Amino acid sequence: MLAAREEAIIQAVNRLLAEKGFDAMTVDEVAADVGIAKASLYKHFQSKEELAAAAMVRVMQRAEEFLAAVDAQLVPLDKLKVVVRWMLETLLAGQMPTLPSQNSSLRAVLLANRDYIDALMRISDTLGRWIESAQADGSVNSRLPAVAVLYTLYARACDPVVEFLKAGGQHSDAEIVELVMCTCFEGLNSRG
Amino acid sequence: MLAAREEAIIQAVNRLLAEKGFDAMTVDEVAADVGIAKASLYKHFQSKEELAAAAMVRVMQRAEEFLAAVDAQLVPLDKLKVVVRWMLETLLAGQMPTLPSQNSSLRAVLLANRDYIDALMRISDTLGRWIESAQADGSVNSRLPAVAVLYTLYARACDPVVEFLKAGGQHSDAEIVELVMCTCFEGLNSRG
DNA sequence: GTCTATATACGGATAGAC
DNA sequence: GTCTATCCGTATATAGAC
Repeated sequence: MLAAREEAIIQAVNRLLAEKGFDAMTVDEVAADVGIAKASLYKHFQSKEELAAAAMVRVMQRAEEFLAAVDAQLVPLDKLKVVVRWMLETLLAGQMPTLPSQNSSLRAVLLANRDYIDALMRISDTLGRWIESAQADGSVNSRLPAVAVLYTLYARACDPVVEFLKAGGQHSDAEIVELVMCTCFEGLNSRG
Repeated sequence: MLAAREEAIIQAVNRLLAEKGFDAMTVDEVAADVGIAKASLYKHFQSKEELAAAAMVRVMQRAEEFLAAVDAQLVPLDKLKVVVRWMLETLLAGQMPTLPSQNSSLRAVLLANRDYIDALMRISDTLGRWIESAQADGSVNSRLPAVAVLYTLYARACDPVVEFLKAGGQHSDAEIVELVMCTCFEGLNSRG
């Protein structure tokens, strides 16, 4: 079954991207992980970049599903918090693929991928509406440009603080999530 | 002059690390940037990893100099803010070297580098004292473990929000610094 | 210490049989 | 579509002359 095989490939790529990132991930590893020959991989995907792009599209799909399932009754701020918590938990579970931050061959492929770009824009639209609503109702600082808030939320998906705290071994995963949630929304300063 | 030559090498490495990161930086580029043959580089440094380590040691030295020059009259919170502002400005200036977040050959070399580790520990000690003082005087949230605060500050040195906002082109460097300072210390939530 | 030239390894991608 | 075997570019590192 072709679809099942490609699903297995994408899962392997997702896991390896989360574990070591795009540069360190090799196509040989992916093939070994799936249990097929490297040449067979190239019958399904044209390049390493498209392999990674497929995994990113899948993540975007999951993100959209998650957004759609967020309780509509929540106030906007709580919707945003639910999303960030999900990103942190995914990161802690070793299932959040990480891309090279700087420009690379992968960037060009992703920007050319309609599915990826469309999903990213729909997600950004949804989050953007929630952010503006939260600013309108006074729960999110309205002196921050909405786009700055959006990027700050997105950045939690690759926050190095998570792995540092996890490496320290002093905190459970749940505690790490709450600590990062706190620094993100409450900030480092004391309140009141 | 040997020292001057090595200084030029370290500066080139620092610039390239900041621009494209460790993986994408090639030794050929470093040699070309310095204007010497690649083989000559290897007379000064044993490997690409040691090349990067030397640049990181240099950055740590600069950080220590900066810490030592911070106005002792400032309250602890303001000392921390001055440091974060310096990190963000260095990042925006394209002079903050970025390392691979995951484990790599570079990590082993850095951990084995006494100068690097010692400087990192001295810096962490100083910042740790400021953090605890700031928590004691009520200016930093004392429900956060000091180490979580420390990591959150360190993470500003590679915050992707900075490059996203810069790529957006809607904000000056000074505005970007203030926006990230705000999200870091004030958080996304409204105050009061 | 600097150079040119080269050794060596690795990894992305392909050829061609089945 | 899957395999084995191979190509080939790139990048780290080194040899050896000067």
